[in-house]
Amino acid sequence: MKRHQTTIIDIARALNISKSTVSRALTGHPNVNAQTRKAVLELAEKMEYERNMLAISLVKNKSFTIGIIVPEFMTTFFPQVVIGAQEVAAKKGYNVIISQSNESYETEVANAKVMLTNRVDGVLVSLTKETRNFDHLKIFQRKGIPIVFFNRVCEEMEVPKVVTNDYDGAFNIVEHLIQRGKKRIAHLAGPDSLLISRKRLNGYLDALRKNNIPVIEELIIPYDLTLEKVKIYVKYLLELPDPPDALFAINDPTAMEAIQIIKAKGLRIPEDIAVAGFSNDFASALIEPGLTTVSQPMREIGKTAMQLLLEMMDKEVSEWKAITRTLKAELIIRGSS
Amino acid sequence: MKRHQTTIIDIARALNISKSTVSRALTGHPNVNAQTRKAVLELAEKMEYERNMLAISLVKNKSFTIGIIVPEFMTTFFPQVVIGAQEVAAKKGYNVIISQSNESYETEVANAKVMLTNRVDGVLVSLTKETRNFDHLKIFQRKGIPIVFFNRVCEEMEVPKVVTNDYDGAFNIVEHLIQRGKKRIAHLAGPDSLLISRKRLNGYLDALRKNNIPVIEELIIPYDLTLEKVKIYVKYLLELPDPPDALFAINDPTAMEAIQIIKAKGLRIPEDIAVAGFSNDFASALIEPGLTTVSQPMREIGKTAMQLLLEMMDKEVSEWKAITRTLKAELIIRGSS
DNA sequence: CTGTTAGCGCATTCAC
DNA sequence: GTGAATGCGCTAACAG
Repeated sequence: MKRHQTTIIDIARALNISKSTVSRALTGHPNVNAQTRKAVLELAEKMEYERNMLAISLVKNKSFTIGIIVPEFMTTFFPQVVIGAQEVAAKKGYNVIISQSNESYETEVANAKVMLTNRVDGVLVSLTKETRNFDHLKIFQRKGIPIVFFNRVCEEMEVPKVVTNDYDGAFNIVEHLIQRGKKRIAHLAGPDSLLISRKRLNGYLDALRKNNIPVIEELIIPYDLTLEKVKIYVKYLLELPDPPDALFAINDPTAMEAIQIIKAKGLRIPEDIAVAGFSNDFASALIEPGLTTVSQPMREIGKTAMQLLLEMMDKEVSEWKAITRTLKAELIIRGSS
Repeated sequence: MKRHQTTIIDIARALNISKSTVSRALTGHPNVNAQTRKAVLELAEKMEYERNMLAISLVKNKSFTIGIIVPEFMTTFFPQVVIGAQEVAAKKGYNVIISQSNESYETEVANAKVMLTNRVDGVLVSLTKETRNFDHLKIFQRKGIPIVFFNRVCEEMEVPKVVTNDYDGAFNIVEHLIQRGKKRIAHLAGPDSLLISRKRLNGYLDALRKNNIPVIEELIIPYDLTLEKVKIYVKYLLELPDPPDALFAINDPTAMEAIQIIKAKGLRIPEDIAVAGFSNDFASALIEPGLTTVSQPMREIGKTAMQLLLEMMDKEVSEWKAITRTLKAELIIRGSS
């Protein structure tokens, strides 16, 4: 059970010098005799000494760790964002501890607690679809731990946020469908709890209005992002007396699921019904027909969020600004429209 | 810069009792007066006290953290494995710190160092395609830190490993292609450095031999898993005087890339050339035609690996056994064959 | 350039 | 049941 661990004391004793000198040599402090330094470094190497970050963190009151809370890891989106974030963090010598809330509010709360007890120096979070209470996240603010939201942001907290231009993305893709001659455009929307759902819905609505296309309530279906349910909604839409000639889905997985169902029904895409998604998932280029979608700069989102976080950590709490960085969403037209 | 932090001392002072009593109350020690305990717990809640794991870890010489090193996060495979591992770890109160080596040996070494300095209680690792030297991982063994490999395992280290039955999977899928009447089956193989590459290659070879199909060297191409290069190899194969009538790719992304290229060439799948992959990526069911592949129990791999690791941590180093758990690979037949 | 001292927040002896 | 003392491994003043 007891683990071997070389400490500074060990090499201090072996070299018959003081611990502080060893410490200084190890941390690259200037005031150390070149020979002493060399001896220390060599012995440290030989003894496989590794600095104990736990101890360093304790005395420095800084863990060099950033927490990231994401709702899921199933789609390409969040893993990609995390990669971006990790890259930036690593460059600055920060570790990242990731936890996925699994779209559960309670798990999110638990994860936040873990981050707290682990004394992360900052957190990046993207909310659960269930989250409506934010006490567990406000604690970070209160404790002076910087927090940055990305993608699924919290409206009632005044902190930095990184989002894609959901409204524009939705607006453009719907207008594109209209230009393709589509008039009855359905929208499989996300849960109302998420701001991104509402933004995309608004983009959809405004595109219709601007082009004098009537908004038909029965063609707008908010759903909880549970892929299994897509079948129900798509069937409902297709069996309508006056079915839609296009479908704009809240995200790519939903759209791809819809494509499968539509194809199984024997309908042609895009002739009978066009389909559009959101995010430009890896698979959306592979599916047949290719999915028209809006690309989100996933890596970039992660990078930007982490950069904002790191910047906050260098500043006084009083200087923190609740800026929202909106990254561009780009229309990608493929065979499904 | 200085962060507010409620400590045991704070609540000890507020309640005018000793730190040890507070500590005992907080940790659920039996020898505490019920009222005192209640008072402590309430105040702790009110003051938003959170245990400082850094300090606890230091004194307990245990970080309650598991490190996971994966080569990449682009395909569905590793994120899924990580989810499984995380689930099991969380249930036992362990955190997980993830780092991706990005298929770079040097990054892997650096990541291992980070794990070491962060005093992880154990590590799960899946190797880089470049890794041929294992000193950075052997250190864990030497320091008595349990290590478990999964998927891309290290042959020369005697530690627990979790793998899929790559040989059987490859054998079965190739035999399936043969049953479909295919006789010139190409194999876009993985780098020779990876055991999985060799196992799958062997499965391929044995399936051919068992069915008296000649092994044609020019149809076997090992490559470095860089997707951009797939185009070169597939074109080469298709332009052969006697081109293959089937292609078995080392993994699904490669196979899907090949499908795109083959379709662009105007060839029919599977009539002109059948395609098969490995892993059952999310997208393989979506692509047209659906990709015939071998499913790996990704979540299960993560869970199993983490379980093995957790078990080791409860045992003396002398009791550690280098068992290899081989999970079943299941043939999934779709339209591409 | 080097050694000494103090203390980070906590669990854990050992006394009472 | 409670308190006082010790130390986990390390950095950061403070002296020389």
